[in-house]
Amino acid sequence: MTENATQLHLAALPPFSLSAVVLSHGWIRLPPFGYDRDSGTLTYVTRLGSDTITGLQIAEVRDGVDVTAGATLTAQEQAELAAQVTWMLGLNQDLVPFYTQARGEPKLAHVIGSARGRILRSSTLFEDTVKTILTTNTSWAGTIRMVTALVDRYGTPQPADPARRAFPTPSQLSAVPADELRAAGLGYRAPFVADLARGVANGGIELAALRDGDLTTPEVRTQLLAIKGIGAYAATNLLMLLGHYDFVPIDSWAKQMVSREWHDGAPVGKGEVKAAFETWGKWQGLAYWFWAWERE
DNA sequence: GGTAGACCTGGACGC
DNA sequence: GCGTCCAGGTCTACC
Repeated sequence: MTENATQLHLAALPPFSLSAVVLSHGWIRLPPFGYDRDSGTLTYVTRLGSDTITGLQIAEVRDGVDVTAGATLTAQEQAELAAQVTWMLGLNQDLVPFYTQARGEPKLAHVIGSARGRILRSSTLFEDTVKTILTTNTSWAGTIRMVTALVDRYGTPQPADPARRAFPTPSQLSAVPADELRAAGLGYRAPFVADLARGVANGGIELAALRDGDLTTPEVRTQLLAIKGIGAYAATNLLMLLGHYDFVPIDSWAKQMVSREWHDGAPVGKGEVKAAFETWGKWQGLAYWFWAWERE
């Protein structure tokens, strides 16, 4: 980190564990995220509204996190960065009601002591939506390859370390023809990403309203499903990232786990997965996400 | 509302 | 090494 670095301290609602957020799902393996397990430091390359690109190092401290940005930031930029990191790590999320309900379930008792429950988010809903589209109908290795291609080809380099880049903006991706995205390895998903980028860039798709508005879960879900490339699974995955936990993201893995857990390995459908977690009400998404599955 | 087929890629498998 | 099959969600067309 350079001597021009900016440092922020951000408090988190307890209980909090940075490693629990970082390891909450596979997002940490997608650029521009990075994680040093030895030091427990989360890294990320972000873009501020002023078009400042800066690398971040985020470390856990006693009551939250310390954030070090590689660039010298104005007061306004520091406030924006604080809001970004608060969103990404869910620092202001109160999960005590979930923990209270989980206390009576042996398969979820582990979440309390380890402060699990927050789910790592990217700095923008656009980035998380693109990444979610790139998880569909492919392997996890395929998702990593596609996201890496987008960042490496179209992301803006970080001035202090040009090898690392921020995730491309809607404007940047909207300027890329779908055929080029297809050739970059996105396959048939290319037009979905291109349409999304164009829609967000020209204001036709208002992702900010889904994140910051006062919409109900069904209203947010309906708007997500209207985006090409977002189906039932992807919409529910995004609802989880948005803090709406009253749906379970049902994919092939979920069916496999529910089959093993409650149906002796017999094939199950969406109905069985849904029924398995309905009793968790507004927390069913988190209950599913952090359930201690019988893997084998 | 439900279903079938197409979309694209990588991995597993058989020859 | 090559060809074939399959898994992974979503879209569109059709019933």
